[in-house]
Amino acid sequence: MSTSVQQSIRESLQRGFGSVLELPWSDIDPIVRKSQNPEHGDFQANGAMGLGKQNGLNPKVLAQKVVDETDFGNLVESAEVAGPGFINIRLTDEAVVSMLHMMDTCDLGIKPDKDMHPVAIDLCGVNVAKQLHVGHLRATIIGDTLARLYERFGRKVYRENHLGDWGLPIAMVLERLLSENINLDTLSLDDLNIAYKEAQLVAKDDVRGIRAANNLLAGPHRLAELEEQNGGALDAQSAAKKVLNSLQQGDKELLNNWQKLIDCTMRSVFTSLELLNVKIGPENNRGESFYRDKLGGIVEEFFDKGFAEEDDGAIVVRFEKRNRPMLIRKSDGGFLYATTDLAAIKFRTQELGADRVVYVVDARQRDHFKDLFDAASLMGWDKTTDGCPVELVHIPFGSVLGEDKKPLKTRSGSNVTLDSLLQEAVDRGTTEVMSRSKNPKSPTHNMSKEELETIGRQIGIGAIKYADLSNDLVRDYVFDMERMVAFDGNTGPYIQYACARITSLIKKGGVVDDDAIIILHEPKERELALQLLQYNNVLQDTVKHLEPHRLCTWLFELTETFNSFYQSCPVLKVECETVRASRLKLSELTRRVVVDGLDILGIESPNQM
RNA sequence: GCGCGUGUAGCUCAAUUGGAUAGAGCAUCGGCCUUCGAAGCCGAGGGUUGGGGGUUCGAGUCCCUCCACGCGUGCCA
Repeated sequence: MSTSVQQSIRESLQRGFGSVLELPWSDIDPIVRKSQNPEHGDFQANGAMGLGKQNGLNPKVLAQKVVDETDFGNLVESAEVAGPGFINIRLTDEAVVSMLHMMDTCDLGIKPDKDMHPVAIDLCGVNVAKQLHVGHLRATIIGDTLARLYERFGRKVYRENHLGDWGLPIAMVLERLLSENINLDTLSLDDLNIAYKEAQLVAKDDVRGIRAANNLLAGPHRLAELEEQNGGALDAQSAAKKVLNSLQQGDKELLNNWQKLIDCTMRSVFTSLELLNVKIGPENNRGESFYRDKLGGIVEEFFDKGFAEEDDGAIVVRFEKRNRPMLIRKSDGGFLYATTDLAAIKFRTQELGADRVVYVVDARQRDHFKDLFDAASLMGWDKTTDGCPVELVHIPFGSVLGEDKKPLKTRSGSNVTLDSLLQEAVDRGTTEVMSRSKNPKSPTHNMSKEELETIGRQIGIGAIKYADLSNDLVRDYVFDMERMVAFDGNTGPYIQYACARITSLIKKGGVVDDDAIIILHEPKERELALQLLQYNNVLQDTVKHLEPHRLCTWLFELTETFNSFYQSCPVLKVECETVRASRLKLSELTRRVVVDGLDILGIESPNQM
C-alpha cells in the first residue's frame, strides 16, 4: 500500500473503470480529489462524468457500475454515487491508521525522485556594486525554497547566483573609482553604490532612446528610467569602454582591482543572505564574468547553424512565431545580457547536465525568457547530452508594492534596501518576544537576552518569508510589515507558535512511544490524521507547479486542524493510557511535519517563543 | 498602436487546474481561561468572482468582446 492515500484510491478506481469500460486501466484518470465538504466523504472521484460521455454511457450508471466492480480492499468503508456521477468515498479508520503508521518514518513518506539529473536554479541576481533591495528579496527566497523543495525529493540542485559582475556598468564604476584615486581596500558597499549611481547618471547618453520610447508609447516607468539616465557625457562612457577593454585583455592590476569590487559587494551580500537563512554562499557564484570568454563562440554557433543574421549592424536571431528578434550582438561588436544568458543555458544543460533549469526572475522579463528558451531549443540545448528533454522554466514573480500600490520606496523616494527591511522585521519580532517574556507564566520568562534575540530574529525573518511565499507568485503584493509579523491569521508566526506549543506539549509529556498505536475515536483525531496523510500529495503538487503558496496554505490548515484537535482532545490529561500515547504520537507526527514543511520554506521553528 | 499580465467579501488573499452551496485570515459582533502555552478555540454577519455574450451535465477557471490598472515593446540589465 502506498503512503499516498490518493494514489491508492486512484489505482483501485483505475482498475474499476478499466474493467467496466474494457479499456487499458493505465490510460484512465478517475480524477480523485479530497472532498471539500465532509458530507461528501473523505475523497471524491469525478471521472465518471467525462468518461461516461466519451463512451456513450450515462455517467450515473457508469459510476454505480464502477463502484460495484471496484475492489478497494480494506481501504474504503463506503463508496456512493451522488449528483451527476460523483463517487464519494469514505476511508476505513483501519486504513487511515495503517497509512499513518507507514508515514511515521524519518522521511515522512517522501520518496526520492526517480530522475537523477540535477536541477539548476537561477536565483538572487546580485549586481556588483549595488546594494540588495526588495527586488532581490523575492528572487532569493523563492529560489532558495524551490531549491529546498527539489532537495527534499533527493535532487541535486545547483543554485546559480548569476552575478552582474562584468560589462560596461562595472567598468564605469571601476573607472570612476580609479580616476578619483579611491582606496579600493577600505571601500564600503555604500561607497560603491554611490559610485554606481553617479556613473550611471553621467555615462548614459540616451536621448535617442527617449525619443524612440516616446514614439513607441512606452510606459511611464520606462520613460522615467530613461530620463533619469539622460545627462550624457560621452567621454565618461568612452573612458569606461577603455577600462572594459583592458579588463577583457586581461590586465592583471585592473583585474585585481575588479576583484576587490566583487569581494566588497559579496561580503555585505552574504551577511544579508545569512540573516535571511538562505543556502547561498560563495560556492554559488557563477556570474557574467564566468561566461565572458564564451560569448563570441556562442554567436559563432548560431551563425554556423544558420540561426543568426546581421541586421543594421547588429546580430539577431529570428523566430518563426513572432516578429520580435533577439539581439545577441550589438552593432559595435559588444555582447548583451541575452548572449550571456545563452552561454549560461548551454553550460547548465550541456555541462552541468540539468534537465530542469528554473529562472526565478521578475515577471517583467517574460519576453526575454521566451526568446531565450526558443533560441536554446533552436540550438538543441533543450536536451541533455544523454538525450533527456530539458524543461526550461521561468518563474515570473510580481513586484513588491508599498501602501500606495506603487513599487516600494522609502519616504524620500529611494529604493528600500534589503538590510533595512530585514532589520525592521527582526526588531519587531524581538520586541514582541521580549514583551511576552515579561509574563512569569511564559516559557520564555527566564531566557537570556541572547536567546530572546535569536527567537525574535527567527520570527521576524520567518514572517517576511512566509508573507512572500504564501501568495501566488505571479501577483504583485503589498508589503505590510504590520500584517506579516502579526501572530494571528495566516502568518509565519502563527504557524511557528503552533509548532512551539506542540514542542512544549511533547516535552512535558515525556517520551513519545514509537510503538504506540494510533486510535481514531474522536472526529478531530480523524480530521488531523487525514490532513497529515495529505503531506506527500501537497509536496508533489508544490514541486509540480513550483508554487510554494500551496505548501503554505496546507501548513496553515494543518496547524489550524491541530489547534482545533488540541482544544477538544486532551493529550496529557486524558485518563486512558493508550489514548494518551496515541494522541502524543499524533502530536509528534504533526510537529515533525510542520518543522519539515517550514524548513522547505526556509523558516526556522523555535522551541519556545 | 502591438504583446504579456492582473481584476474574487470593507481590507489581504485562496479555490485541488472544468466539479457539488466560491473558501480563509484580518477587521466587526457574540461566546470559551481555578484544566496540556488565550500569540489559542467555537460561532455570526459580509459576494452579480470588473461588465456582457458563448461552449456543457457543470465556468472564478475555457472561447469571444468590451472596461480598469500594471508591465514590456531592437542594440540597458
